[in-house]
Amino acid sequence: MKQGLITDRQKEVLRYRKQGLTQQQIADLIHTSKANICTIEKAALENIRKAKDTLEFLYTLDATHIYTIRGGTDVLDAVSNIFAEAEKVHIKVRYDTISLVNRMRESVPERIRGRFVREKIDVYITDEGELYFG
Amino acid sequence: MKQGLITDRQKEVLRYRKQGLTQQQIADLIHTSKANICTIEKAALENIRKAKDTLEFLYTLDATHIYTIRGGTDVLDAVSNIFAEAEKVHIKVRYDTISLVNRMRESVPERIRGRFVREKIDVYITDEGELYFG
DNA sequence: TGAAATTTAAACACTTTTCTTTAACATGCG
DNA sequence: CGCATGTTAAAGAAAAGTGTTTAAATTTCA
Repeated sequence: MKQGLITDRQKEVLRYRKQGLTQQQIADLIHTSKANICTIEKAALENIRKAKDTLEFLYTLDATHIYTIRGGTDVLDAVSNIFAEAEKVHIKVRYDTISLVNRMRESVPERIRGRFVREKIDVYITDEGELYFG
Repeated sequence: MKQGLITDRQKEVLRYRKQGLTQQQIADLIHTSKANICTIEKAALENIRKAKDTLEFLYTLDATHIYTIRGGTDVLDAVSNIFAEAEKVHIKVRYDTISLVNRMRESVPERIRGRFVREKIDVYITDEGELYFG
């Protein structure tokens, strides 16, 4: 109850991995199969991803405005629209076009292919001009 | 699977809460009891705590040295010992006594009472002189 | 003090996660 | 090729988490 997401077993594996041991070596050390080590390691990484995702969500709570980019939109158009949307409510976005495109690509890479948005993206806009994608 | 820790129900409650609604008001809105809203809200906050805890753990993975403070130790002695331990391995801790005490109190408040450490604290020391408590 | 707001506890059904085994598949390397 | 490394899939048992209700306790504050 008082712990984080990573189980003791997962911590054990991550520590050994950090030391450079192979999955087989760890399997021998803690008396189980290498397939099991693989599973545990992947579960650990998934938990870390979830933790990051969760804290990202906190930021979206601060958003006072939400704008949705439709699938199929050209990335540069999407960015223009975000600027326009923010301007409507007198918010100055803290990014220029280039860095905004970069942030989007980094934040939701699976939803952008080439120049186009594949799937809808919700843009959370805070009064401070900060942006989060979800 | 692709989501974070916070469930849709929990997000719903957190958003309404952020808007300033009472638990009773939310209960009426989504047709359930106020006790249930309380439970869901607390679960959400617990999940956020876990997420933070999880990412904190990542830092401990970078630690090359671990020093354990025993329960019953005077806080100032504990800090002296940490400095001494770091010095042994030629690491310069990035905090002075005062700020180190503050960090400890903030990081593991439940394990410090007044001037004394109630329960053992593991101190993770990185080569960069950064410290984490767990 | 009294009413509203919040918290806690216990119990239940349900879903998800975790760890595990076994067996097969993929990849890179000497 | 044979070998080491890592990944994937399926299946099962145990553990943990979620949303819910009902009822009681506690806190807050006008």
